[in-house]
Amino acid sequence: MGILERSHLEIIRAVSQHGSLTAAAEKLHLTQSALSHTVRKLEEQLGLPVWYREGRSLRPTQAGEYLLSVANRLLPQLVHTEERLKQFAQGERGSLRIGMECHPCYQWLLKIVSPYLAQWPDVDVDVKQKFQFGGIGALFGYEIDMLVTPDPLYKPGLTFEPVFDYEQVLVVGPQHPLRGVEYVLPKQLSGETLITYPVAIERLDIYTLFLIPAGAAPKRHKIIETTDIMLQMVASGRGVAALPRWLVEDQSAKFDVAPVKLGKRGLAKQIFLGFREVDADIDYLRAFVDLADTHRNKARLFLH
Amino acid sequence: MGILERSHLEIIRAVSQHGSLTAAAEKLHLTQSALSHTVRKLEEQLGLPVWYREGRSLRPTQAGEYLLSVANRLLPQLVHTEERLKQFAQGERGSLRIGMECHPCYQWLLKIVSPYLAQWPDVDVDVKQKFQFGGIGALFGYEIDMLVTPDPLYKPGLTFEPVFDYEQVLVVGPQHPLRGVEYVLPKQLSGETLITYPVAIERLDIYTLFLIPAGAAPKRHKIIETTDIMLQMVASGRGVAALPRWLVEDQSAKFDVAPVKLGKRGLAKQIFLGFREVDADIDYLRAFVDLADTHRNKARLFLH
DNA sequence: AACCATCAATTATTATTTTTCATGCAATAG
DNA sequence: CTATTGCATGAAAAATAATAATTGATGGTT
Repeated sequence: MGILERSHLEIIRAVSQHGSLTAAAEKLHLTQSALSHTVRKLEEQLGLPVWYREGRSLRPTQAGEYLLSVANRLLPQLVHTEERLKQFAQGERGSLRIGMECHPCYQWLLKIVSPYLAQWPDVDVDVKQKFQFGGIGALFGYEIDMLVTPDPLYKPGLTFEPVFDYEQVLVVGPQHPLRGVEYVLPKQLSGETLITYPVAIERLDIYTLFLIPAGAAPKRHKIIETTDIMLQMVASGRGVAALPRWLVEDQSAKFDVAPVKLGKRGLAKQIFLGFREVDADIDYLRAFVDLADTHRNKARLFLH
Repeated sequence: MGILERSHLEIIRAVSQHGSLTAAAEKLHLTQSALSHTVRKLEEQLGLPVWYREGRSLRPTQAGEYLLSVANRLLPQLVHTEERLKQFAQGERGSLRIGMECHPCYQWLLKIVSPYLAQWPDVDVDVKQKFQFGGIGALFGYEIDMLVTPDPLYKPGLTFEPVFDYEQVLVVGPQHPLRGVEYVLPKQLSGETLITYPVAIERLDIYTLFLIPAGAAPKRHKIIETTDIMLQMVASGRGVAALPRWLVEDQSAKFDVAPVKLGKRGLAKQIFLGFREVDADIDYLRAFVDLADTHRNKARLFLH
């Protein structure tokens, strides 16, 4: 019936990765001849070439590029299926692939993961950050099993549960004129350098919920990858940043920075844990959500 | 290396579909013996049973259920890949699988599809309605290539473009007391029977944007599948419905129904066309969006 | 209780597919 | 010009998969 076998996808991927049939053959533990045969047969059956033969090298045709994208999408899913079944057979529970869509949540996640690993010794936790389609796409595409995000999305097939409430605050350095004020208004940032993580402006709450509604903007916008460096920059007076209050207070021993409320009533935010509904009855997955929820309630006791 | 082959997924699916190895073998053009062999080998390699043998029948184990879900997800993608390549080889362009998330849009879609088919004779158009995960999940999962929906979703990996503006109105029959009034207020529906398509209340604009904000509700709620029957019911005084104005006006020759504005300012809605960003440069896909956009502008001329 | 039909598992055999080996040929580098 | 590298090919060998023919087990029917 079907033409495309797993091995074909495997070959297409290996050739693209190693550039030649010979090299790909080595990786696949086959001879070059065997590959050449299968490739010819595949192209014959498909009725079109997958590679242009240019001299002694191969360049993918349009069909080849397409097949490569299919291979890169499907093969990892097969591998993951096998891994999950292997773990199942060995009495282990499985693996939990967590995707992060929110930079500062990383610190929070660590606090959940360590008790979780203790409770579920047979579950591997794997934290990922880069996805082909962004967060929910990764969920739908089975690249991850759980998503940590500030933007929930109530759509059929996915469930989101709030697991963490926090206040987003402005972080300022020791000499900063705003240090110690009760709160800051959008226009007071128009002379400032704002430091953020490298994500689109639509995903930065300080823009969407604070500056843009008031028609304000900072003087400059600097991009920093990591929280530590960001705090260092702020501490040395190079700019201001927007981070969760708990994170700022956590780090205030290490860096000389202080939180300032954003607006008169502060900027309330929530973090959500999203997962596929079909997975809702996987016990070790459910347990992660529950554990996060427990922490949420604990945190609440401190709040008021 | 890998254990799971396409054929295994094919077998798992066929057995689940036909209930027995023998029946599955027939469908797969194999003998029962051949299947029994492969099945035993697969279970051996995985290290766990895929089916419980209960007397002479097979019942999937937990692992079997899981494999079945993987099969149902991956096999259609392989089939579609092959189809696309086949069409490619024959000089055809490909196929456009359109998912509909909005019942009354069907009529609109027909108006776009016929000129499209004329412009792109080598493209097959396939309209689907049922998805494993709902609309965007189907996009992410490559079940469809294009989604017609009233709820756009600006997420990395997906693009949504508005293609159709319309006004949602209440539809009433010939003897109805509301017929001819300038507009209707939410509370005026509290004695009515409301007829809707069979979708969740959260997806019905008349609830989310009209009744619920005002704390109102209809006396009864009836569910009808098709637009024609719905209009027939309304025309015979069995209830009222909420539909796009253009659709009501289109059908007013066929059914004795009239539109009534919802609220003082009317209920403005938009329909969006969503697709994967990675597909943005597929010409025949782009062309569909452009064509829909042309119709939008044409429609606008009539509006004011 | 005997009989029949259905189904999965075995076993031995046959058929098919895949891989290898031994080459040839073309392109490239030195 | 020669050595090298890489892909293609045909025939033989090896590995894999499918089949046919049975067996044993399980229900349902009379």
